[in-house]
Amino acid sequence: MDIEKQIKSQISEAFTSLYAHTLPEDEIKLQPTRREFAGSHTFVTFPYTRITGKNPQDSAQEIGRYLKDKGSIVGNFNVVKGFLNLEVSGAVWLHIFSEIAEANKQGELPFGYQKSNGQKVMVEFSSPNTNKPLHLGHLRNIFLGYALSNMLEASGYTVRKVNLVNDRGIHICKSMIAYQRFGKGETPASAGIKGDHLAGKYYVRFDKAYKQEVQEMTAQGMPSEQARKESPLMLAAQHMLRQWEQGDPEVTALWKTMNHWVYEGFDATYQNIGVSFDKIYYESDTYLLGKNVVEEGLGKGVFFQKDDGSIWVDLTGEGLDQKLLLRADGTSVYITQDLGTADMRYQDFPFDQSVYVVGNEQDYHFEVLFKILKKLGRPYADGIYHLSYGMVDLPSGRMKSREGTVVDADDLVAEMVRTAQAQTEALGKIEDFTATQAQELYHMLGTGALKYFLLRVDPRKRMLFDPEESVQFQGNTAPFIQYTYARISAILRKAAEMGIDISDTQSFASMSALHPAEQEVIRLLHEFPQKLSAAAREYSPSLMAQYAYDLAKEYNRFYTEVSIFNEKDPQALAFRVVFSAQVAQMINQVMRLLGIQVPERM
RNA sequence: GGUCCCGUAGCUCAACCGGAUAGAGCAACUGCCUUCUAAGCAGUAGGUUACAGGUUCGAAUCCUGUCGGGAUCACCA
Repeated sequence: MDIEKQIKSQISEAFTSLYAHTLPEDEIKLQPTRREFAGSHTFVTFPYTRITGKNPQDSAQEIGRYLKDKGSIVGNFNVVKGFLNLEVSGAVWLHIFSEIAEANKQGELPFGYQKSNGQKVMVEFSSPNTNKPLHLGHLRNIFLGYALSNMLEASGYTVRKVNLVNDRGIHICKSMIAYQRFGKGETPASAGIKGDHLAGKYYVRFDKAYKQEVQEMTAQGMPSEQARKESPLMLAAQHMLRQWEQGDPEVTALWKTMNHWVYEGFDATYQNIGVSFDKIYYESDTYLLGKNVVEEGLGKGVFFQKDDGSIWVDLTGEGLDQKLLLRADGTSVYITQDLGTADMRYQDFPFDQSVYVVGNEQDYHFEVLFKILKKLGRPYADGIYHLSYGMVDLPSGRMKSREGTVVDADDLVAEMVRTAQAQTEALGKIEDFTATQAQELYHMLGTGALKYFLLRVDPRKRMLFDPEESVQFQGNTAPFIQYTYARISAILRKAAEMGIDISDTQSFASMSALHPAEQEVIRLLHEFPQKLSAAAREYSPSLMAQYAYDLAKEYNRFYTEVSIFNEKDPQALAFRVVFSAQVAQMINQVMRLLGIQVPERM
């Protein structure tokens, strides 16, 4: 039963009956009633005064009366100015609740999840370079992509999570060169460093040595621009890139070895933060793709060739510029590759939608890419979406890898887990836990807090990462939501001891009164399907995060106001237990969509 | 300079594509632990929604302009 729909249908009826006017249901808008007024749904009458021929208040009165007298949903109503606040009767809320509980019990899918809609969606996220470890910016990317994938899956899509690893190019050669020069055969095992960090170490090493070279050369009178180009180290890196492209055995071997280290490091990080991919693409396999697409476009007259032989696309008609697609020497640029990769993905997994989770500094690039694909008449072009997320700033400003102001992902996670441990130990509630159990909990809380912190902000917006604040476990945070779950778990444990049957979800029909906070929570539960579909449609995990918080907050209100086990009426007692169990289940589901686990005790 | 994004409480973020007295959390202050977990709850204080116009019953939201911040406009990825 969908309350909104029913109310709308009755409002429509009211218009027909009272004003002889046809008002289609889908034109009617309801909004949640503000907390300070009684009611749950509000209908705004201002726009309809012309139809009703009365002022907003009187119209609201009339419609409200009609709904109360003629319908079965609205138990009461009140009018404030032109706002008609509708109070849905307690019996209806109970009925709704039973339906939700039944759905959770019987359905193969949890309440609010959609059956397969037969559509496929590919989500690309993470997409790291193999010359340095993952950092905070990647984490926002990864958590967004992972949560989004879960949400789409719950909405009925078949999802394929992919990761396109940038494993070749000049930046990789830089760490390789530095390793050759200064590495002395070091390995992750011998150095006791994760492979990705080891590669990163040599990337930094290169940059340091390179800067020194440039400085020395400029000191001898060479202009700095020339020095940067002619530095032996830079020349060596460029030379190595050519060797790599020609398949030089020695270079290839080193490249494989170092990349392997890096993958091991990445895998450890992915596992530690609880994310996974269905398929990993490597740029070394795809970087040559796209040239045939360029040929094709040239043949179709969509692209054009300049005198020097380079190939371009003219997007001035679309309000953009001309864009280079292939250099005069026939080599690719970034977008060439992406054109080819787009085709390849589609062949690999014929999707209805494809989402690229990529930072907003690449807005222009994706705008160009999508316009070109459209011009080429690719059938999938309309289904592609760039989930453009904002940068993560630090209190000190933007993260700059060259200035060493990046926040390393592994360090950050470790720090969060440590803080969780300190806080938990200070509270002293889990002294009977084994060391393993405790460690699991710290990890759950630490990573949960971090994920939630990064996910609760609108993805499109630039956000600030304040280490002090991210480490907070009070208020609008994952630990608060996890805590609510743990609280309910305690209730359920006790209820089980008392032999209360949670599976009976039907026998509450005759219950008289619902606590207002209970009603509020049921309303939230009832809204879940809409929230989920909206969040998936708008590619916005932050909506889901907000929902989880609202639910936990509202339940906590109920929790402090109502003492469950003081209830004398066995039916009412059972109801509160079942009610709590449903809330716990919903919290668990929503958090799982966000990629966050939830503890039984904390 | 062109294009795009952003500007909301001291700080971090909301506000359901135009609705009521702009809401949460943090920080500050006040209460509440012998009861199912106080990582909680209730309350006080904090706002000219950058600024100026416009559109209308009604604007943080839409339009115009100004100011401020950011991204991008590479034959880098």
